[in-house]
Amino acid sequence: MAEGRDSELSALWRVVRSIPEGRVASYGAVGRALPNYASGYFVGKWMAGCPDDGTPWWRVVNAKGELPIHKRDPRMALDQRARLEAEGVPFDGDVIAKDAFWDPASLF
DNA sequence: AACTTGACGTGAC
DNA sequence: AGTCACGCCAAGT
Repeated sequence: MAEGRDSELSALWRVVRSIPEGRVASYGAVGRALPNYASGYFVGKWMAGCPDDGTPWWRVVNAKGELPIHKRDPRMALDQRARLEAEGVPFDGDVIAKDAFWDPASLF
């Protein structure tokens, strides 16, 4: 009785929007926080279709603290980093400091 | 109409 | 250190 992929997607956006300002979460962490586990691999793919309705997609990064988006669109990665820095996300060199990571599983 | 492959990662072996 | 499978879905052939 799957409730439908769209419902899962809605849950995904909800989790993303729950990330506090100045914090970030990894694809895998977000996937695990969903009602039904979703591997980070698919979370990334779904993120590609992230709506521009205010969902802070830029707060989702990979477990290394890098911006995997750069593989698709390097320019977008720079924009993402600019947004993160503007929010006060601590960087450690070219990667996000692990202190900035937030585990969305805390929601449940 | 059916099958194959790709895709913004992760963690275990 | 490198390889592999996973909880999907859609476009292409």
